[in-house]
Amino acid sequence: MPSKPTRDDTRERLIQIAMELFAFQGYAATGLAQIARKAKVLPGSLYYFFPTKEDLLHATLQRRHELLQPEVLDPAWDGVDDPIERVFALLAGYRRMLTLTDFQHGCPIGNLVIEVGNSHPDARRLLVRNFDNWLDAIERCFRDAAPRLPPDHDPRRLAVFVLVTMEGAVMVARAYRNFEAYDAAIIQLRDYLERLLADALAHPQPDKARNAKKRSRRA
Amino acid sequence: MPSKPTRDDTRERLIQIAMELFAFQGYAATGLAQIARKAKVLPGSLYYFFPTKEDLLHATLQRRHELLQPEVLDPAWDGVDDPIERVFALLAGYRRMLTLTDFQHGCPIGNLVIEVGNSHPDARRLLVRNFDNWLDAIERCFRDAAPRLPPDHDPRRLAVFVLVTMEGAVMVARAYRNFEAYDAAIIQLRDYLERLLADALAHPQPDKARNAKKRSRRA
DNA sequence: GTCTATACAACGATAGAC
DNA sequence: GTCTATCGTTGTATAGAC
Repeated sequence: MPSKPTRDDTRERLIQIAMELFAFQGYAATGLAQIARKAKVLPGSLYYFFPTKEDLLHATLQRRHELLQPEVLDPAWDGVDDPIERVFALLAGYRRMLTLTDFQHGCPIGNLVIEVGNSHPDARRLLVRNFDNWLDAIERCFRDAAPRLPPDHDPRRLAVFVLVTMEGAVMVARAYRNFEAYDAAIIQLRDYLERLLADALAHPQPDKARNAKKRSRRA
Repeated sequence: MPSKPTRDDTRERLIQIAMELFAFQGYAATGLAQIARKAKVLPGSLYYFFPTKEDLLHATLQRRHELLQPEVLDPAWDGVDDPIERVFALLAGYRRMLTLTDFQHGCPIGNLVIEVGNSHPDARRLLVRNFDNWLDAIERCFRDAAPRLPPDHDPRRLAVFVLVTMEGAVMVARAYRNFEAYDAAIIQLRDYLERLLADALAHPQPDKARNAKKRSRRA
């Protein structure tokens, strides 16, 4: 009967608001007073949960990490089973985000890498963890599609290429405030992957996976 | 005999220092007092040349635009004539910049797109002009290499893809503070372009450019 | 846990003497 | 063109009552 304060608590609200404002305005440009006001918390109370602004930053990055699967990957991949199509479904998700925010939100992780990566070492490590998490998911896609790809293509390296393309495409799209660059990049990336798929189809590998025992096959 | 104040003047020093600090620390995190101190100018004098901080930002972006050719393209392309290799020579230039600054400088344009793109419309337009200038140079490379590429590949779209790859690769490299992601992205980009070159070589186009008059060739 | 009140520094910007 | 002095605001962070 005591306590049990509904859990939808002040702390949660602060993290939520901070995530939005850091993504929208940047870290330095967002004041703690503004966060407190929007969260309907008075500035003094903010320091009860987060002694420093950096503590709050860390909390938002931890939260971003937890939310990747349920709020980014799951919605993007709903109804999409093909692993290669999942890659492009995720890229379409970021395009949709740009539309919904009129190019005002970028990738929250990439934004902060640039803004605080130099000056906040702990935050940088958390940002890396977020990238790793993202890369793991895309690497799995390419691993699942491995039989359809040329054998010398490392799934991790392909995943990195997709991350790089996404981050670059989001940035350039925001600069121009239109989708020309974003769509151009995705067209080229798709063209590349389709060429890899076609190449693997034209030169099928002697699937060493199935009968790995009889590996002595010379001439 | 009067005036002629050596031209290596205060204003130049301010722009130079501001360019460095905006690139290194970001726009919001750089104070005018800090700029003045480093340039050995007193804060009051700064406002003689640049009434507002934003005016100084605009001046640095204008300067970046002017410096692309002499300070970025020319050094990267020294001794490199092949247009495709020029693309990779430029990407190697950004890699070198990351090495020299221990991953602390990114692309000055990309950084500012993210930091001030939303809130400073005039600066955003200048940033776009910088991107356009960069894209023009790379587009020319692909245009020069057009006979060696498949005919359905727009040079501008390829240039955009290179810009996107560069910006994303620089960002991700800075997050990890190593070159794994950067090199992975460049390997994939090179693989893609080599596949395009090989494809064009395998399927030579019936060069319609040379004899454009006899275009009625059915069955 | 939440509130009021406030300390203290740094910010962008200005006025005016020289 | 350069300097001194300073305004008003906002920033992060604290102290302490409730």
